[in-house]
This record gives sequence, C-alpha cells and structure tokens, in this order.
Amino acid sequence: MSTRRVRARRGEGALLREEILRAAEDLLTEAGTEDALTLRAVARRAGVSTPSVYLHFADKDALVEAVCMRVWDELGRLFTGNLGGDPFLALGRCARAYARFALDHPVQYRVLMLRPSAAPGVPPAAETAFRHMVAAVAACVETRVFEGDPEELALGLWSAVHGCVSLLIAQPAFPWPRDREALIDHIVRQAGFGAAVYSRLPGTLPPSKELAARLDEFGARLAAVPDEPSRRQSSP
Amino acid sequence: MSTRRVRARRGEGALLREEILRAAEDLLTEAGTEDALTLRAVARRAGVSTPSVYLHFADKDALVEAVCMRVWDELGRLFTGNLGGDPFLALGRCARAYARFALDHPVQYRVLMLRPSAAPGVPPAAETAFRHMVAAVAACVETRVFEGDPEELALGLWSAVHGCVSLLIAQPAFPWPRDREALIDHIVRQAGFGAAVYSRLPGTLPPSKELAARLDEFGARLAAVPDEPSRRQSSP
DNA sequence: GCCGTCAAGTTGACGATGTCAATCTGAGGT
DNA sequence: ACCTCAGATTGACATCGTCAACTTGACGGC
Repeated sequence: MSTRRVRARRGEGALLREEILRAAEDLLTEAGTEDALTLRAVARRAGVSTPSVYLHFADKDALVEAVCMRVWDELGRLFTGNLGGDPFLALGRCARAYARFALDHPVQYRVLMLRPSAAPGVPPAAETAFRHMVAAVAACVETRVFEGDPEELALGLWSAVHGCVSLLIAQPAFPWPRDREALIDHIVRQAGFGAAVYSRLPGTLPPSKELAARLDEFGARLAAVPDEPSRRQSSP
Repeated sequence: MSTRRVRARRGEGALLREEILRAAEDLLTEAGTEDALTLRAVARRAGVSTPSVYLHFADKDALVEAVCMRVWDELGRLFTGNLGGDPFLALGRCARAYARFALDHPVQYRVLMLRPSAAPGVPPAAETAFRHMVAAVAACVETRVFEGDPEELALGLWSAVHGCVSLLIAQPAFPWPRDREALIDHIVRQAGFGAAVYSRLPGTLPPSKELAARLDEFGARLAAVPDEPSRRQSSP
C-alpha cells in the first residue's frame, strides 16, 4: 500500500485524481469519521507525496466534498428506481430509500448535509435530493392526494426524513427503538399523512377533545373499500 | 482584553473557569463558527496563558461542549413557559419555541446536535430536548388528540422540527422562503397533524385517487362547530 | 515579620496538520 | 542526443492541541 506509485504517463495525470479519491474513500469508511481523512494519510495510502493532492484538489475541503459526492449519484438511481405505480406509494418508497441511503453512508451524509458547506451557493447534494423529492411530491399533487405547492410540501417531508436520519447518525447513543427500519417507516407515514391532511385544513379548528373525536371518525372512513382487497396498504 | 489577568486568590481558582467560558462564548457568537474557537484565542481573550484552560477543562471538546451547554437550559424555560391551556396548542407553541431557539443559537445547536458527541452515552442536550417533547406529547395523548406511544409520536415530531432547523442551519444558501417563521409554522402543523392522523390509520388504505376524495371530505368535517366562533385556530 | 506550602498559572517544547514556493524528474516529441 | 513541460517532490512555515516541568504568590502558622 505504501509502495511509491509509478509516475503517470504524459497526459494521464488525472489518473492520480482517481487513486486519491479511492484512498480517501477507503480511509473514511474504514475509520468511520472524517477526522481520519488527513491529507498526509491520503497521500501515503495513494503512494504519493502530500502536496501532490493539491495537483487535483484546491484544498482539503474540496477533496472531502469530492469523496462524499462520489456516492451521491446512487441516491438519484434509488429515487428513479422507486418511481412508478401509485404516486403516494412511490413517494413513500423514495423517502425510505433516502433514509436507507443516508444510514448506509453516514459519514458522507453528515459531511454533505450536516455541515456548513465550505463552498458558497447551494451544495449540489442538497439540490439533487430536494429536486427528486419535489418531483415525487408533484406526482402526488397530480393525483390530488396532496394539495398545494409541491416545494412547500416537499420541504415538510424532507425535514421529517432528514431530521430522523440526522438524529440517528449524530446521536447513535440515544435509546433508539431496536428496529430502525420500523422507526423510519413510522416517520415517513406520519409525515406523509401530515402533508396530505395539512393543506386541507380549514383555518379554524375545534379544541383538542372535539378534534380527537372527529379524528377517530376519520380513521374509520379512511379504510379501503371492500372491492380492493388485494392491496396490502396504500400509505407512504 | 489582552491585559494579563490578575491571579485569583486561593480557593477561587474556579473564577477562571467562568471567564474562559465567557471568552469562548463571545468568540463563538462573534465568528459564527466553531472553527474560531481555538484554545489559544480563548486563552488570549481571557488574559491567560494557553495551557491554563486545562486547569478547568479536560480538553478542547470539553470546553466547546461546556460553552454550548451554557445556553441550553434556556430551552427548558421556553418549554415550560409554553405549557398550559389546550395541550395540542401548547405542543405547537413548544415546537415553535424549539425551532426559534435553534435558529437563535445556530452554532451551539450544530455543535450539540449535529455532531457525533465526543463523550459516549446520550448527550444531555438531546436528552432534555426529547424529554420535554415527550411530556408535551403525552398531554395530547391524555386528551386523545394523539393515540399511541408518546415517545414514538414525539420522535416523529422531533424529527420534523429538528430536520427543518438542521437544514436551515446547515444549508443557509438553499433558496428558503423569505419568511422562516411561516416555514416553521407550516412544518410544525404538518407534523402535528401527521402524528394525530397516523395512529388512527387502518392497516389498509384505498389507492391515491380515492384517498384524495376522502381527505377532501375530511377537511370539511374538521371545521370548528359554529358555537365556538371565537377561537382563532386549534392546530399546533 | 518571616516562612513554608500548595493552589494558580506560565514556559517551552513536541508532534501533527494544512498549505505553499521552489525544485526536481523523466516521458515523449524533434 | 536534447529540449520541454506535465507530473511529482522537497523542505519549510504557521498553527493547532497537548503535556511535563517550572514558577509565582496568597495565606495560615509561628
């Protein structure tokens, strides 16, 4: 691993970039924290001198961001792969996929989403994630299961899912329920129905106890009609 | 500021602790980022030599955590101050207060909630925040506007609010709506109704288009009865 | 009034890190 | 055989967290 790397041929200097990224990625996932991502450690692992990193990355932050971004297009695939069918169900699948993705790449997620971006402007990570969410929500607005501005609705859903995985990632010592998958399921459905119900609320509502009674009645009315018995469930 | 501090009298060594905390706090809020919190900078500002910090804090992380914790009991006051009256309304006020608190102390919030805690175990910050949330939710379960396990429900609400402020803090360049207060309002209500509705859902639901129709009907049924016209609104 | 003690605080140093200017090296065209 | 310049290295700098060893001076006792 620490054998000195053979110099790249002319015109193939960019090869080093890839090797540095790989070395950095390995360091990150092996150590499980971005503190292990030292320029010196990365360079050593790539079999190269430390300042060589600067041939391909402006500074350390650029390297870290590039490393974390490497995994991010997987998120796009997860989203598009989960579209299709009932939009409300698809949205739920997308949200769950998003959460699973975050938990599968906790370090990358934390670096990209839980830190003030070094570069100014909207970080591409947040941009793409949000765009996908908005698209899935817009489809639900189309079928009228949601009502209102897709971006506004998506912000609520995104907040819920992002909040949940952020807490899971940043507070691992918290007494979480054993079944993370079930927790995420719970959060996603709760947020999904919140979005569905919220836009239909009248400005004025009854006080709590009366509201509770009407909600009870509502639950019964939501059940599937008997002529669609095959469907397991239709909630996100 | 850089005048050498007069030595404390015997038995009053702990005075320095307070001065160091104050200096560190000022640095943090002035610079707006925890990178400015250097042991050397703190010591210089406190008029003291750098290693003196170690007389009162085990290491840098301990200092940073102590600084951020200093502001955290304010959160408890905000919560208890917003209790009383209709529990559903109170919960909404608490959630909004939580969000406002986070946005008022973005650096502290990020350090305490968006970072892997250096010390093992549950960080007191997350613990207290969650306990308060659970208590407010439990009151709503009491009036039956929520149904189910308060902790489970609170996790959903906490996720939504925490997710929203996390995004606001960590992604300031994102094209947020101008009115942050309104955004938070939106998120809180959306999450609140999600929690209220979720636990009442039957296992099987109709497909999107039918669900949409029933939701429309539901909105109308939720409106306040005419004999309670004075109440502005009863949503969190 | 002097003194010894011990809490309170400082000195100086170490290793590690990000970064940069200056330098070297050697593959490939002529 | 030689030149060129992309590809990479050397050596250094400032800054950081941290520590062992040292100094200072307030205070109780004589």
